[in-house]
Amino acid sequence: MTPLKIYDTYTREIRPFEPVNAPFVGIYVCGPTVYGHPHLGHARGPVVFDVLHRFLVHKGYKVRFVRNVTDVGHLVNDADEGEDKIAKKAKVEQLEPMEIAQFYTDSYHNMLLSMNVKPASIEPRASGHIIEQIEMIKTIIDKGFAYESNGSVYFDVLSYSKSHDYGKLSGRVIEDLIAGAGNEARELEGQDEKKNANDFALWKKAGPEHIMQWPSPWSNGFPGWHIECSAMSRKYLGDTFDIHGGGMDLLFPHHESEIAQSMACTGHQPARYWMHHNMITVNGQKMAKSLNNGISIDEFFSGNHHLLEKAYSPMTLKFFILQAHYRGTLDFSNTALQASEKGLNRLLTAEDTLQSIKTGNSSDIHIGELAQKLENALNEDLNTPILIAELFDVVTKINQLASGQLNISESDLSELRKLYSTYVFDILGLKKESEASSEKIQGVMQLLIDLRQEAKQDKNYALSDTIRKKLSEIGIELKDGKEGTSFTIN
RNA sequence: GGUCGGAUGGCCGAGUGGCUAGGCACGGGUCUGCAAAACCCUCUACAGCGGUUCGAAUCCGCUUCCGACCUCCA
Repeated sequence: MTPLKIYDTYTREIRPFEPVNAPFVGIYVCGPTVYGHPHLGHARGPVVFDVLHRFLVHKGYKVRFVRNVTDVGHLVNDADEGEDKIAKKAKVEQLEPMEIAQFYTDSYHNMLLSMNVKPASIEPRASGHIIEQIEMIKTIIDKGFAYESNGSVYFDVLSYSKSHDYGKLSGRVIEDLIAGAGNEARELEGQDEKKNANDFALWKKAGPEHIMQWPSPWSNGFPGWHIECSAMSRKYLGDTFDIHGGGMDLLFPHHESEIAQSMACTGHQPARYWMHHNMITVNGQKMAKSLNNGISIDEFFSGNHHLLEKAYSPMTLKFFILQAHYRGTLDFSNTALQASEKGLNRLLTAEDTLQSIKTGNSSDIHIGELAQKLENALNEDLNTPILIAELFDVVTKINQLASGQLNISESDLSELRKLYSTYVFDILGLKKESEASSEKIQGVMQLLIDLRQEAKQDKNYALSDTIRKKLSEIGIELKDGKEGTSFTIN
């Protein structure tokens, strides 16, 4: 098998993937902050890293895939004085904070489930790892890279940058950060407690209004923005693991800070490869809560949003995401979505066609060559659009086989079926969405189809067309083919 | 203001210094009582201006436009 190559944001180059300890692979992906329903943008990361996950498994690696849930720790810095994001919402809705977290975690899981994303091996919650975070903070203080101030603990960026390269991942220069150009009038809470404006919180002392707080050596409070990922990735994957993933918007300060924390604590780079997927945009702009241009997943699947011409299925969204390379921005539009919908249908129809091909003695299909092409596509930094293009070429071949323009042997056909479903279902993780029709429905439909057939034979087209039309109105499409009539339920 | 990235045919989106993905739409066709679906064929683009080169959409420079990050963010 030819090796996978991936683009590493840290070194800004494409490198062959070499696990620390093959065949084991450790992946950590930053999950959501569960304070709202997931929107379209939230779907991209899970889909991209799911393909990575599945492809590595396909290549024979034993993967431990960790995706966290952030249920504490992210500060709000608008309006009030840095309340915990989740605690703030809880007050508004008069609910327990953990109730909120659970509610939106479930919502997130529903999205993953509907999009056929494999569950993570471990899904740690920040609130369940307060002790690990405190321990890590202690070590960082001991090593002289953090200091306590008025019950809070801050990471000492200046001190750290004397011996380490703070800013390398995100391409930032420490001097520029200190100069803080363009960052005027940004009043973060406790700014005066810091030695330097760029120092970030490892632990924050909580006021009495904070519902989520824990005891620590420094104060009753809560962990800072970035420490959870460092603590949890270390706990489950070790000081240095293979791949750390997330959205590009997390590059700075989140991932930059993670590196600093881990280096300060363990002396090791936390991850060998940093993978960042790009954003989904609407009219060229990032979909973000603050821009108010978000389409929630529920709205997307129900079509209930002014930007949507219709409802789109989870697989349509997945295919739409997969048709673009993960490092490029992906612009939302109805026409693009509808193109994906049809393309996906073509891909899945071919899988059916594949089941009814007649075999011969000769074979025009070179399975080995084909398999290599498909694998090579993903080997090149997970190039799913190329893979999909190759698969469409296979679709054309499948159709030619079905129409007798090409021949295939029994064994090659069996191989082709396996290969096709491996890539479409196992690696891309697509699935057929047509409702699993019960036997009773099947029976009723067959009855209608037979009755309509009789009408057609009697040249009673008015009746046969009425049957077709009425069924269409309730979302059942009849398709008259050579082999008889079939139906689909929308 | 700083840093980084991008401009590809009607739309979405790959990609390589020469052999010019793929999907969708459009157009034509097969099939059909008619449709729909499905299938086949067709459509040749790389922001502008310079430069390097035998040859550039692909490398370099400039210009214009767009975006991301610098603040919670997938």
